[in-house]
Amino acid sequence: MLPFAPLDSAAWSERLRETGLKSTSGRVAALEHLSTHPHTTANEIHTALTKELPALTLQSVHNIVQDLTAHGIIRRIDPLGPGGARYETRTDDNHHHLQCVRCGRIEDIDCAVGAAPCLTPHSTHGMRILQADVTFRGVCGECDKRPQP
Amino acid sequence: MLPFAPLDSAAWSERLRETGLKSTSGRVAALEHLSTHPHTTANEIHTALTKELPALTLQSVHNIVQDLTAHGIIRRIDPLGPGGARYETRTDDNHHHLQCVRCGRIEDIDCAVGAAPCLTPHSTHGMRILQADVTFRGVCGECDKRPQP
DNA sequence: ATCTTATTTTGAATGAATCAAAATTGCTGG
DNA sequence: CCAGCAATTTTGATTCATTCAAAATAAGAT
Ligand SMILES: [Mn+2]
Ligand SMILES: [Mn+2]
Ligand SMILES: [Zn+2]
Ligand SMILES: [Zn+2]
Repeated sequence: MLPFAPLDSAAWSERLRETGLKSTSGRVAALEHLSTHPHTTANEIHTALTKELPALTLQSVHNIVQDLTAHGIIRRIDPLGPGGARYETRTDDNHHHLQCVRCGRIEDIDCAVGAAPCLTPHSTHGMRILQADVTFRGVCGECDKRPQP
Repeated sequence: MLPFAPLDSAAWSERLRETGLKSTSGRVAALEHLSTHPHTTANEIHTALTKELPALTLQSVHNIVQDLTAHGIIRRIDPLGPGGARYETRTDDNHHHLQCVRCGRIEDIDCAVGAAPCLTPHSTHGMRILQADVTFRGVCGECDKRPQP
């Protein structure tokens, strides 16, 4: 089985139930969308799902991503800039992100270590270190061609 | 001269003028407060400065930190959790942060390299890398003693 | 099929940040 | 020192993502 291969709706349903959550159309659709469109906002999920689930509320999408994040099924990231939090199904591999400072585009960066914490600070200030969040910032090819505003 | 020694108000005034900004009481007071109280929010700055500058508006503090950030005199960080953005006068040394996941406390972590980017990603996705933001997460001594909620 | 409880919906509120126009202040050059 | 301009602050309002709470609904167990 390929790592991070998108699951079908039946597999997501099962995943929800074994986590102790009910399998609902909104949750399954959100998970399917997230697994094929990583780094999506609650708003974007809602817009995308409106076609197949016209009754699904933005508020519900917020509930869904919050619940799924709390149960470790998805992961929340908080990029700089506008648009709010983003979510992804790729969890537990401690991967990092690379964000374009011009257009905000986000790419995945594999972690050389693969488990948290993949870096250790010089001094810990008496804290027990759990993980190291790394976000690379740069300028993507597209934006580098384009003249600066 | 010690690194990051807090400047007095005259020195901050000069710093503002050589950057091409006007020296105002609000800006100088904000800089003095930030240099002695790093990682402070706009709200916290406003509350602290209300004693000596009762006329200073929260809106003005927002303008101030935005202008100073844009001119590189202070640096903005966006920690997870509630409270909004935080600011600090310690710029240009590429230092990192360590945040307690329970209480939100933030500590500075010196960068072994000292200049950006201090890490290089495995693959760059065609992006020109400018910097690597590293935030360590952990549990501080205080919170580790306390029983979990 | 019914019941229980989790989930979604509905409706409202929060908090941080930003926008725009008017009032004020810092600075410059006379 | 003073006038005048432009930068800054104030005033007042608005945006946006997110959260809260109560009522309605739907999933899954018996
Ligand atoms: Mn990712
Ligand atoms: Mn710092
Ligand atoms: Zn870009
Ligand atoms: Zn703590």
